[in-house]
Amino acid sequence: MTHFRPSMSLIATRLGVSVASVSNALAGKGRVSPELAGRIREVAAEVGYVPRMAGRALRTGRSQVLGLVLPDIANPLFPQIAQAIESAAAAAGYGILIADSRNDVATQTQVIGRLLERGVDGVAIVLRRGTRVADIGIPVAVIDSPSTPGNTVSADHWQGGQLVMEHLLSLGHRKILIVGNNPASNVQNDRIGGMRSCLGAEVHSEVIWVEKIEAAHGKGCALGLADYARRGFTACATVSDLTALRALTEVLGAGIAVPEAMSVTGFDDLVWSAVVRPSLTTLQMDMATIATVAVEALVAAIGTDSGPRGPVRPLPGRPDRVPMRLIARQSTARPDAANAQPAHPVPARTGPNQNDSNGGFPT
Amino acid sequence: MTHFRPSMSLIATRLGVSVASVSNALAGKGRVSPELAGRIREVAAEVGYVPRMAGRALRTGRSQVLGLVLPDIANPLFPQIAQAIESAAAAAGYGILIADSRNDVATQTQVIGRLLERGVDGVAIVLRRGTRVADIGIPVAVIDSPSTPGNTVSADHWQGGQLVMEHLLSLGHRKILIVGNNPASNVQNDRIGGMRSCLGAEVHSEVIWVEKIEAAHGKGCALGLADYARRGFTACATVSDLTALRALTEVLGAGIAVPEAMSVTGFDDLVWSAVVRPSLTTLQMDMATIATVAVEALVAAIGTDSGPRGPVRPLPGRPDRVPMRLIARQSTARPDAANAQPAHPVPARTGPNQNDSNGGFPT
DNA sequence: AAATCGAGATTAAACGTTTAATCAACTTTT
DNA sequence: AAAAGTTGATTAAACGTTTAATCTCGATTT
Repeated sequence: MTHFRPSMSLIATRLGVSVASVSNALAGKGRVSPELAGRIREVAAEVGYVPRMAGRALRTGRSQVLGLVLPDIANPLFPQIAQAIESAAAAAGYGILIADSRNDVATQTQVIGRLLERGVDGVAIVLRRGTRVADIGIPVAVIDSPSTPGNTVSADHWQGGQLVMEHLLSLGHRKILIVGNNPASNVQNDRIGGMRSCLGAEVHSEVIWVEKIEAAHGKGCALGLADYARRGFTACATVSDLTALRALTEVLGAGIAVPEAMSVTGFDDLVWSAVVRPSLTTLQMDMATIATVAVEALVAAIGTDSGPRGPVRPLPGRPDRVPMRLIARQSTARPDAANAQPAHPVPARTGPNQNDSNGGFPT
Repeated sequence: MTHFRPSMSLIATRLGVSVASVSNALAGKGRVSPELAGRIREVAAEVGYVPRMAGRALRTGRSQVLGLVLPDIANPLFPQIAQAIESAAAAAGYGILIADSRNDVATQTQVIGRLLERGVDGVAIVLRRGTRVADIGIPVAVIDSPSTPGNTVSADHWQGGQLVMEHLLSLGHRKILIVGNNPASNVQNDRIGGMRSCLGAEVHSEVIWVEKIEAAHGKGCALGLADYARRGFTACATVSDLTALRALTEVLGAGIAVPEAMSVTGFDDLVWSAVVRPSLTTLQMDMATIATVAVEALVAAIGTDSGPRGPVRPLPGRPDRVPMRLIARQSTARPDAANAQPAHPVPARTGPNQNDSNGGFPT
């Protein structure tokens, strides 16, 4: 039972009119009498007409498809981005073609080429670190960090850093460890920069980088956080939930109570943040807004025939950096000298976590 | 500087030949002399010709694009699937259009409709729990669980359950807690079924379900694992890394040493499994193979004009369930009575984790 | 009554590609 | 030497849509 897909001409012959009238009626353009338009819509619904994008694309030169190129699909941040972009694009009538640049500059240009062959009207790209996006003849929205040249829109990582640091300071922390991952990342440097911009003379802080420690002691080695705890550090502000998780488990395993003896914060509100125990205080990007700004900018550039064919700017009135939001959960609290090295309380069946917006992910 | 994209006719007029010859030469079909073909390819490269898919799609009725519909893009398992499918599809010359069904049956059919409008040649679908895929007139590859009717290919979750249980038994565990999440999931039931199929009379096991506990005590509540530890359970086999992570942090927070006093296992080898401390013993799906089987089956069905327009079967010789692989890391060990309730050792800067294949995810 | 206008429809071309059908010029077979 | 076959190329149609240009009436203006 082979599905026959009706075309405009089917509707046209059924009604004894021209395909042009059908096209005009369905598109609401041109001149077609209300009654005829009505009959056409009727028959269209009746036969289950659905426009063939291929024909439209060929004629108009627009595919109604955007490319989404990511440095590494396996990055745990990807789902958020993809979901937000897909949603924003769908709302604007666009589909999303994905491409994985596998953290490689060569493949990045190669996959962009494949997207172009497929005729995407524009591409949203999360930059591989240190890459510059070449001129590819169609609008490009870059999502990385405000300090990246050519960036279209991104989260305000600096402000996020400030937010988390203010949170820790207001809780009374005065010796704070900042844990970065890779010093070459614009995003991470922004976040740490924001954190440090809040520090007064009364607070002591140190910055350590995971990749440097790993270079010395091997991948997956301990970060030596117990030492910092002994030296009086009461908070550990990391630059990503993944690092926070690593820190959290290391600290817990060393018998240091979280958050009583050591507060831990992350970044990005990844899936597990709400699930671990204690649940993780972290910062959430407003991906919906970021994606909307990016997609709006793209479709605007696509719409204007002489718009920018290359990096694109947010529409007037739209931000190029969108504020992050602090999600305070269980892993941060006032530093409690009494509990500094506590016996281990048996966790009771406590109430629900704060801000638990995780949907209990099934497999 | 507006990018002009040359078409076949440009090449044709340049050489004073017909477009048909250009098409034939570039496609390697039809009859065209070797020298002319050579000159055509030469000019094509010279002007930077890249075929316009829209034209081809219109003529052939094939878009060279597959749809990938996921129940929830935000699921942490998605990156693996998307990456594998994208990769397999790209190798077969197909692009991937993504769609998010938001865990809703209505939206699922709706997004599938949008994919059809876009003219996808086939779709790979990760089923929303309990859904049946309707007849949509194009080949469909279903990726869920061997026990799902209509399933095309998936991991062998049952065998995975056996693998992890054999691992625990061979380490000497005899009181084992099995932690499921949602009893309605085919996947989870397969995994637990596999686990229990290995149990002899000499081993005691209990099964608990997170969602049931949460229904009683609220979201994010403790699972009461410390009690099980006190009752002599030495291993906790979960049905997903997310649950394992929850268990791990709860156990660590209760001052129970992992793996000395309690071994913990997960499923799926999600990103954080290698990062937490102790790193998580888990089971890895062979996504590359799964994706390859699915894509191969799809393109085969697309290729044959009278192939199945609906759920598709693996090609002859290809498996419909692909074995899982045990990734043994630090979170499992022999149950050690001496260390059952140990003092907390300060974690030294130990060497690298086993099987650490995590790429240090940046943000 | 002729010219103008406008609404409502049609014609026809165009987008870029593939492919069946055709044709012209040789080469081989009878 | 005519018939048949082969090779290398061209013609032309087709896919489904959009859109500029055109056409036909009937109504309004001169």
